Amino acid sequence: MAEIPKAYEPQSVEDKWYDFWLKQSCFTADPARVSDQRPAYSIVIPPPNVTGMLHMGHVLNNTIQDILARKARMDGKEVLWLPGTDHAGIATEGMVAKQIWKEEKKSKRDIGREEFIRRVWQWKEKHGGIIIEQLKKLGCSCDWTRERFTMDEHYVRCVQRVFVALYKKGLIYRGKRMVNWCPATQTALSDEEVEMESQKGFLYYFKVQVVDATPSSRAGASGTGSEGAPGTSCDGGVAATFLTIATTRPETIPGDTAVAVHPKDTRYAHLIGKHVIRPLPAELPTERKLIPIIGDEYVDFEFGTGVLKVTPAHDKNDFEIGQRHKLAGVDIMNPNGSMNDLAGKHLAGLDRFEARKIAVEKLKELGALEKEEPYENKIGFSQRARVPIEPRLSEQWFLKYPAVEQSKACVEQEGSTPATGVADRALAGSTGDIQQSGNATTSARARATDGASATAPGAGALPGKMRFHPQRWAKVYDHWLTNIQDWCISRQLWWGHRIPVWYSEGWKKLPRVMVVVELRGDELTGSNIKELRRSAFAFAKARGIIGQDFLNLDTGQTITVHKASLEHAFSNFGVANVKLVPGLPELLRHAIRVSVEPHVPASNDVKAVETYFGALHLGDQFFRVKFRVKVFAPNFRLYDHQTLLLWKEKANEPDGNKSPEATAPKGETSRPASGSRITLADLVLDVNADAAFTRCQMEAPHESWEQDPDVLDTWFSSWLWPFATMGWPQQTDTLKKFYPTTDLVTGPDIIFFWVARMIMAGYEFMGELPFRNVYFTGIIRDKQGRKMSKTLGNSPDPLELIAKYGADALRFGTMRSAPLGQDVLFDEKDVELGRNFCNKLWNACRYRQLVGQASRLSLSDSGTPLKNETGATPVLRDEVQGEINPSLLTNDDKWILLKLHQAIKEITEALDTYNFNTAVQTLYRFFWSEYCDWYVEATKAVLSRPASNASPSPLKGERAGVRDEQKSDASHKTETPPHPDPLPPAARGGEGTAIEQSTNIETSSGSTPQLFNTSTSDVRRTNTLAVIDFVLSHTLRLFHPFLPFITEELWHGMGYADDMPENQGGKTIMNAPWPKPFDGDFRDHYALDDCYLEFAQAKYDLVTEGRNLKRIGNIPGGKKVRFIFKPVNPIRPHDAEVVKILLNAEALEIVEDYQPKKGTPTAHTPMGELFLPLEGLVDVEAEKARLKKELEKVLAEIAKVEQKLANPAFVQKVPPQVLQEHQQRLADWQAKKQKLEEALKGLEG
RNA sequence: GGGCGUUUAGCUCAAUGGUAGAGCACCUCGUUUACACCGAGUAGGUCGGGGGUUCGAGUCCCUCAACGCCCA
Repeated sequence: MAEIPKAYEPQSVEDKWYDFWLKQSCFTADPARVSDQRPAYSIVIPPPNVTGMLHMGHVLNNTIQDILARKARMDGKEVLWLPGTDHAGIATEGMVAKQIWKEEKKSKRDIGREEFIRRVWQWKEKHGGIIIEQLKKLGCSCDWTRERFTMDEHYVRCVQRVFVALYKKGLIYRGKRMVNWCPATQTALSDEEVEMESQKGFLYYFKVQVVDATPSSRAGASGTGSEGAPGTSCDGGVAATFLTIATTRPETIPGDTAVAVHPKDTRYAHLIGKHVIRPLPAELPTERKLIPIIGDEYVDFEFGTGVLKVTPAHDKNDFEIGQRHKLAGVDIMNPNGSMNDLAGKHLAGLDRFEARKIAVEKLKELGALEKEEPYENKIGFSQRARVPIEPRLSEQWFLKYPAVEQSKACVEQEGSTPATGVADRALAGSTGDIQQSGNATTSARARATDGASATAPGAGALPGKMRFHPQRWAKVYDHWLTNIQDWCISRQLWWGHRIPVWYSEGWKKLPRVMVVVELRGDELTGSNIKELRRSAFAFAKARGIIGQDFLNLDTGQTITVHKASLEHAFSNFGVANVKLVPGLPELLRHAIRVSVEPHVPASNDVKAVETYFGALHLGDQFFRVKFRVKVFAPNFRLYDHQTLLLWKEKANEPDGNKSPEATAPKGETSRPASGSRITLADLVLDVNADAAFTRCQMEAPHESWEQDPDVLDTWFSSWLWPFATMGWPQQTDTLKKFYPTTDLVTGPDIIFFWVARMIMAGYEFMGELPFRNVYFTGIIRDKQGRKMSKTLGNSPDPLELIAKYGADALRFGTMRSAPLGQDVLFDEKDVELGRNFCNKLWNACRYRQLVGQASRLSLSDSGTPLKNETGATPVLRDEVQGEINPSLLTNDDKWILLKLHQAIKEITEALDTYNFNTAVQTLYRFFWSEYCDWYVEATKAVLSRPASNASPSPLKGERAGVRDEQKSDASHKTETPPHPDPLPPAARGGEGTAIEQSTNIETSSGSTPQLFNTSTSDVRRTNTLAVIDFVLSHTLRLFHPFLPFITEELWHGMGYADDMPENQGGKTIMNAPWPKPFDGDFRDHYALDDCYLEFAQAKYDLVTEGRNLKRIGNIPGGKKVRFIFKPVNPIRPHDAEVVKILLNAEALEIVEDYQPKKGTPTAHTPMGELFLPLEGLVDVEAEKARLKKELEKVLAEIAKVEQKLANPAFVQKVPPQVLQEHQQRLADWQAKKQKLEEALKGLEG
């Protein structure tokens, strides 16, 4: 028989199972499967940057999501974990640009926009999947069939649609405002992309001369006055008056347009209205500019000298002051952060920091610099480029956030509800029908709210509310929403969603706006089409339309209406064209040219064909109009009525032949009124987003027709992630069943960037919040508490860790050290611990197999053939023992079952409240400290001998217990063994009744006492194996969300999958039902009374004390020795055997009247006294010292309790239960004290 | 300046107002047939300081301090 590997080898297991899961479509969500019985559960992944590589933050974040997803599957939910990546504008563009520069020494401008974007896509196709593959290595159970990218074609349409919708609502506007300008990447950034950091610099004090406003008054002023008077001495009569100003940025002096003081500042208030001479630019003293002294409440008395230089173009606050006082802003910098000509010839061309030094020198030369002192202040840094941002006046697109109020209201604030997290979730479910069915489980109850899309909305579950975990983030969120600022959404980049707005040649000012032209129906009359035509022609002729030139406002060129084209229209086309005639001049004036193309087929006369768009309001209908103009010569353009196309909303393709009345849809909304102004983007998009965009882009390649060059902030696409990935705007099944999502797992650092915005988008476009729960992870730091960063090199590569320790180990280690709401201090030791744990799990299963095989060695049949269609390591396989016979359970068995019950309860509760590390720690404790350390050792009392030659166990093949532990009535069929092992009376403190008892189980040294006859022994062995199988099969399931690979391997390897229904664990442990705490029936059936916990615990305590005795007697741990036990109550042979094995004793003699020799190491326990008889080996003095020390401790405890009990107030006021507890405690300590004193006396005597 | 968080064993963290615990590290001992990726056992604490409420405070309140983060 092949050896089972002694150590778990993750490398040979993980890929195998991941492939298996993928091949079996285990991760694929199917909306059709969602039902009341099978609620939906969904998470969308926070899309990692497509340029990203897996780092520890991803490991933490995605492990948590995987745990949630896998747990939900085991809870019987239809799970969608939707993955994807983010195009990450700045990061990706920067990376590709860098690469191109490295390889070709070309900038992005060198290769051009189109080519550059092609390269980015190329890069994305080649490397963009790396992080996805890495997530697979981690074991993430994402539905890869639904992988999305924020630049997918469909996603692009969503972004455009959203832009247009918000624009139409008036929420998006273009404006000149202060923005955070990043000189490195030369783009605007939103406030959230700027980090404030401390910066060491200097505060420069310089003085300026105060003059009256008239230019003549500054004649001769040089700013070199020798008084150097600070502000306080400025009222010096006729002598020159100076103000001293403190600044950190002297290089911006050329951009100053005022100095400001607080109007209530008595030092300066009288100077308001006067002027000062600005010292820079300093080329020619006489040309220095006068700037006014203004009073503004913003100025801080305390800061510097109380005088503030105002640079409206380069400081946010100054800009606002400038607005209030109508000051001009002088932009003295270039986009790359260097100074421009307005800064003066000394500074022009210099980088801003270089310019600062020069500016200081210039001030020195002028004698204006008074002093400089070291100063530390916080300045904004570009999060991406790590350079100081430059506040800069710039024209950008802004968004006023939508749905702010709903977004604010939907997040539960701390204290806003009476219930805590646990109670709340449980409560929510309990109002539904789940409670009424007797089979309700904690798990199902607690999670009942999750399948929000599957249960009736608001079924008792706080409709429309979401909860943050930990909840304190709700406050941060609320605070931000309260002080919300408009969002600068444009970025001066190439990689991203290009702003869907087109401009004409003169676009630089405004997006193109056209007027909706109204056609009045009453201007043309006629009872039939013929009359109408006649009337229209007459109208046209009378108004001089025919042959006339019309100035087009868009191009500034004239368009001529040729008589032939009009006649043509009247004869060949329908009512629409006829009716158009009265409005034709207006239309020609306001239509916007969208393209200029060569005439097809080529014609000598016609040089080009221009396409125009227009908008018409006719009667109650709104129409889009497209027509062409033929260019014959620069000043001769003919309107071509034949090309007129006219269509309405929702019509895909215009049909000029149809009358508008004929196709007019009913009940249209949001139609612009006549005369209103709409943008071209608006007009075109509104028809049909997809078609219109394609057409627009195709038709707009020429010099006259340009799309806004900027792209949208990356977050402007990510905020749509929860629904745009599910097929919005179509109401897909996925969207219907899985939106809103259940949980979102992300870092608190993007609470504004992403979480808040997703909530707003959710309300704005779906009318519903995007998720029910948001779990905020901590930030991963190294063990010194530093943030992980590439530059520090303190960020381990998760893939290396996986290769070294296994993915399960990495997951386990990470989760174990990640408490709710706190940063994670990561140490590779944690992963090592995880690996050790996996190994322990592996070996615990190996033990089961080895003892199982030992049991079967003598069986005549060779057991079950080892089928292996799943590829699990076959050597692990032994026959699963399904049925547990209650009457054969030892107190150890009951102890571990009760411990398992407790663990299931605790772990389930921990997961329901997102306390992942509590869950892991509980698992660790249960499995290692309880199951392995005590129970497994105790089973050796039953299992450690080879089996007898008895016939195969009658229990063989009865395995129902593993599958359905709560209905194991089959066990009644089990024959009653001849020697039952009933409850220990000691556990209840009662006397022994019919117990089998031997007062001296020690027979011959070294041999195991014969406890049972052979057939009993085999029955008992089988029963113990059944308990082990029961516990292990439950434990594996509890571990599965955390350790997906090893649990799947063992699930199959141990054979637990075999008897489960296909969709309940038969195929994969992923779908095995999550263990439930045992119900009352189960506990009754197996007589699982808490007294067994106590009894077994007392037994184990006895063992611990006994082990101590060896130390006292200076016995090496490995040496086997003889113990003598003097029990308080009779002890059963099984328990004695367990104690013997746990003590690793040569023998355990039960002697009820044992009289120890002086100095015999003794343990006094509630179960009795345990002696280690030695021949003078003990160090009497050392033992005395030890006992004295212990006695001191006991005396201290007694004093503490006595003092409490002596307090009359305590006795009166304390709850009776607590009082009794204290009294009991006192009695216990006193008993211990007595034993210790006796022992000490024994040593003395 | 405002807000939030943290402070408990050497380290990382637990602890419904009722005997301060765990893991790791340290030290001692041990390769006994699941596991040395292991086992057994020691040792280690004025719960940041001060005040208050309470019969009783690591826990609740006030205050101070240090550190960290966010927003100005």
